[in-house]
Amino acid sequence: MPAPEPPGLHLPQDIFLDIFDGAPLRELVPGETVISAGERADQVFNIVSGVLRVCRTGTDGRRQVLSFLFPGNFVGLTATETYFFSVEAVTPARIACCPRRLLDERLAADRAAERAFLNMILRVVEDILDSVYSLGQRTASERLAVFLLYLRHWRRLTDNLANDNDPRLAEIDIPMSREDIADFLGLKKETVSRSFKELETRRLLLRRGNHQVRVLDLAALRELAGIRDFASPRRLSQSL
Amino acid sequence: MPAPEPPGLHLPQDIFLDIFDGAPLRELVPGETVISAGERADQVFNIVSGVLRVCRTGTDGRRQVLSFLFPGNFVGLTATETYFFSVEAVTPARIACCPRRLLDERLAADRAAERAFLNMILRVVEDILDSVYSLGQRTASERLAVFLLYLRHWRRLTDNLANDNDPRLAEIDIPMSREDIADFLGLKKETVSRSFKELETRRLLLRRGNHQVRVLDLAALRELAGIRDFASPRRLSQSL
DNA sequence: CGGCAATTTGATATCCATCAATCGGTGTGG
DNA sequence: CCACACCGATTGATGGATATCAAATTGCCG
Repeated sequence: MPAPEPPGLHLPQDIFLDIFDGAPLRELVPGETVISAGERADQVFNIVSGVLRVCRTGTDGRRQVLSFLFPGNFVGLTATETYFFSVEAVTPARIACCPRRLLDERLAADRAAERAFLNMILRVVEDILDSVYSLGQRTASERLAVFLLYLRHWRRLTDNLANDNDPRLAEIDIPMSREDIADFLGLKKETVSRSFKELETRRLLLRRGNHQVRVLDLAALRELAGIRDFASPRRLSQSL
Repeated sequence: MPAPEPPGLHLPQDIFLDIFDGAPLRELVPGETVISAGERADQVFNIVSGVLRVCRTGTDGRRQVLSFLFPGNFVGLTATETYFFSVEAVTPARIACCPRRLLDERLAADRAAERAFLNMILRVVEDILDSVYSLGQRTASERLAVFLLYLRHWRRLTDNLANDNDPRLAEIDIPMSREDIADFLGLKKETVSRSFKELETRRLLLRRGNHQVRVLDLAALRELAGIRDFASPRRLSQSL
């Protein structure tokens, strides 16, 4: 399960993340599995670097990417005894590992930490509900526009770019494959390709290799994404 | 935001719901609005009777039903200062109203209540992620099958039917309109109609008026819904 | 530079949306 | 008690968006 926000340093509201201070790190190779669905949920993780994906795969092989995880994100909590999702590395990554028991103790010992944790989960809920709206109501290229703004947002946080107009933000890195994107957006990889092409044809962006785009018309991209309809537009745009 | 589980009486884990003991009740007429998106989020509610819907409506009029609410469900919490969804009555309903401050105090005063609350939110997250999988990966009639099992589940809880084979569970009540169902499943109402017809043609069920169906082949319905792929199959089936 | 995998592109099929009647209850008034 | 009107649901005909299947192309890594 994903967490939004925090760059490298803990924001005031993320104080519970200090359970990861000095925690053992694990190095991940692309494709490597961190969590398999069905395992006992006795560990929680914090992403230090790299990108991971959270997936649910049906018995018939259909796969939904529930979320991508970026540096600062927390993952591993469930209401039940076992994980109901898998987590794998998309890029080489480093994650901090912590027994779930430690988190429980930390939350039990510190009222503020527990409150912070609850707040994080609530933000996660809002983010997921944004996805529900996208999957239920938006077209293929609208979903792709949303996704690109989402990547841009994460680059801004990870690189700590305070200014939304920073020219470095014109380039959006796309660490995952077309198939990962497709499974996240509820599409097929061919459709993702065609949607990229459409955005390029409409001059909203330029493809630069398979893993980067240059945004030509940010306002139009936001308009297409329907940014006004997000619960948390501040996560995707500085204004509004 | 939806909550899963609890029948009329509080389960041990839902102790925080006692904030609604003696709270003022409000009577709702079908279609009546409880919460409008954008309002200050200063109240929380508990459904006493009836069915409500939680919606997000885009600036262009597209509407996604994020969840339906049943007796025992809790609504109204957000991470932010304002609601980012609307809540309306589907049927005549009664809800208990409580200032959000009271909930905050209750959670601050009682460690167990706060823990219970966190647990509820985590269950909500699991339920929403089930929806994400459905919207992203399942076909129209698969989604309808999932939805019918979901209604059956709620009837079982509200009527307190311990036995999953109780003959009363062969009848599923459908309190909402085809359009509400469509907006929940990310489909159009005509498609919902045709999906009903398909399930009827395949002899999984019989339509009995617009607001009830009789299940003829529960096992097949579950198979179609892909019940094995749920995070919380226990919420839809007693076994597994 | 070769070779493989990922992506793109093209042709076609399928599913769902759209638009337009028609049907079927439900409630009202004659 | 029946005729009528209304509204939601169904059905039918058609269109459009995305999926599928099958190359061709590109990018990438040794």
